[in-house]
Amino acid sequence: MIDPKLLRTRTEEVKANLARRGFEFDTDAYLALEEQRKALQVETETLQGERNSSAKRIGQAKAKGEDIEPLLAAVKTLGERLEQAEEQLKGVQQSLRDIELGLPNLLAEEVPDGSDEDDNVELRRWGEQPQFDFEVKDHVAIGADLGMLDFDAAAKISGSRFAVMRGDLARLQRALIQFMLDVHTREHGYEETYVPYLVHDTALLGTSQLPKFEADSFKTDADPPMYLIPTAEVPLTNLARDTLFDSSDLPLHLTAHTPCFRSEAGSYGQDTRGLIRQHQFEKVELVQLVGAGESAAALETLTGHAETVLQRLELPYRVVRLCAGDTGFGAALTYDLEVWLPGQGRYREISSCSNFSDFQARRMRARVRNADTGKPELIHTLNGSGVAAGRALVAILENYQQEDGSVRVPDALEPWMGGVSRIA
RNA sequence: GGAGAGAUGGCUGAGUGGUCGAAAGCGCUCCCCUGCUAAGGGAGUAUACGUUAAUAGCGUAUCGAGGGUUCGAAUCCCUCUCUCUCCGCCA
Repeated sequence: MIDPKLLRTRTEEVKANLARRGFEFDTDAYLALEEQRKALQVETETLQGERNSSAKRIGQAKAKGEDIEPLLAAVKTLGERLEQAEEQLKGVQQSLRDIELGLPNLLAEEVPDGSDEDDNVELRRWGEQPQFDFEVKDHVAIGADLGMLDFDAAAKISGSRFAVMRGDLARLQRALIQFMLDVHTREHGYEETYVPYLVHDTALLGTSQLPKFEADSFKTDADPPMYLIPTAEVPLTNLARDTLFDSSDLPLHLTAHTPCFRSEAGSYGQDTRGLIRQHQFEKVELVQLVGAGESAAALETLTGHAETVLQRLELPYRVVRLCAGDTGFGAALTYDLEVWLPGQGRYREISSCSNFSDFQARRMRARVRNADTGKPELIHTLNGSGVAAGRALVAILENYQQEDGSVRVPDALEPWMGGVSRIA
């Protein structure tokens, strides 16, 4: 959520900022509601005040043994009027909240203009794109030829957008996950965390997947409904929900490996081939909870942590700064890491690192006591993939493919591959 | 699944209808005392919203969540969520 005070006082600035995303903020409707709210709130609180003071008077009169009948008569109609005002106020507040929850985060200054991924700005490249003196295959063909990647089998069990992996390929994914967790915990100082994969709607509301993007997630019919997590960001970030941290508790650096479940509503026809866009995939997530002044720097280091993974795996990649139109709902600023995929001849997203500023913290009521003022203030939250295991697997298959159809295992994964240096 | 107990401020924990935003302790902040350390004395110390030039006043809300009774609810009633104890069941 955007700071309601900011929304109220600098409505036009907010509108202009959100317009950069292509989001149209109906300020007329908002301001009209806001005006109603103010009037109703003043009225309601005045009536409440009257009720409180007369109740107090009745109590005092009773204690002195005086006749309270006239006092009771005086407040007779008060309750009814109050009830009416409260009800109206509640309705208006609910409408306002619906509007506020539907507003995306304010973009950071450095977010470039643009409407889609073509307008993202490349910041840097790392690594050499491998040269092949044979015809390269994409990961689907490589995996199928190895007999280790089977989409037909998965379709039989669960339909499209699922995969079955076997043998050393399945092991390679596990090795990737272990490798990434170890890098982040041992070298980058993240705490390894195990979290639930099923969460309540309040958790998704906190990280802003709800209420706008319900269609993107898998919802169970449990009562109350449970949702399969679309990313470990949800349980990890929600650890801070309703928490008042001591300033010495922060920053918190958390990492977890989890499966991620996405219904991919509205992506029909996109990336239907292969592992790129699945209903279920594995990911190692990085989450940082920091003080308000530290999130900008934290985003740089967090992105660097994700980059380290690709560098160790010797996978060529580039870093792009997402443009206004491509930046996600809750993010103020996002860097994507895009890995080189020889099978597609282009860079594809493998990690997305975002600064959410206080947007999620406000929804979650995640606060820290300011060391100087002693006052609670909202924390800032950040997260990034460190990195998506399924897509890393794709990148390894395609970048490390050999002419004979085998795939060399990156040196960095050796400790977790049990002596297997080539998948054949 | 069955029976019972509980949920109060940063923390622990009193409080069964009116003067309770809430005792006390801990923690924290400031001051005093003390030649270090330890101890001691005093004062202060919730959040959000509204009003406002104001982080000054004043008002309103908040004692797990939602509803109800009442002139008045932390306190009584109902529903739900969570925690703990015991029993059963299953690993």
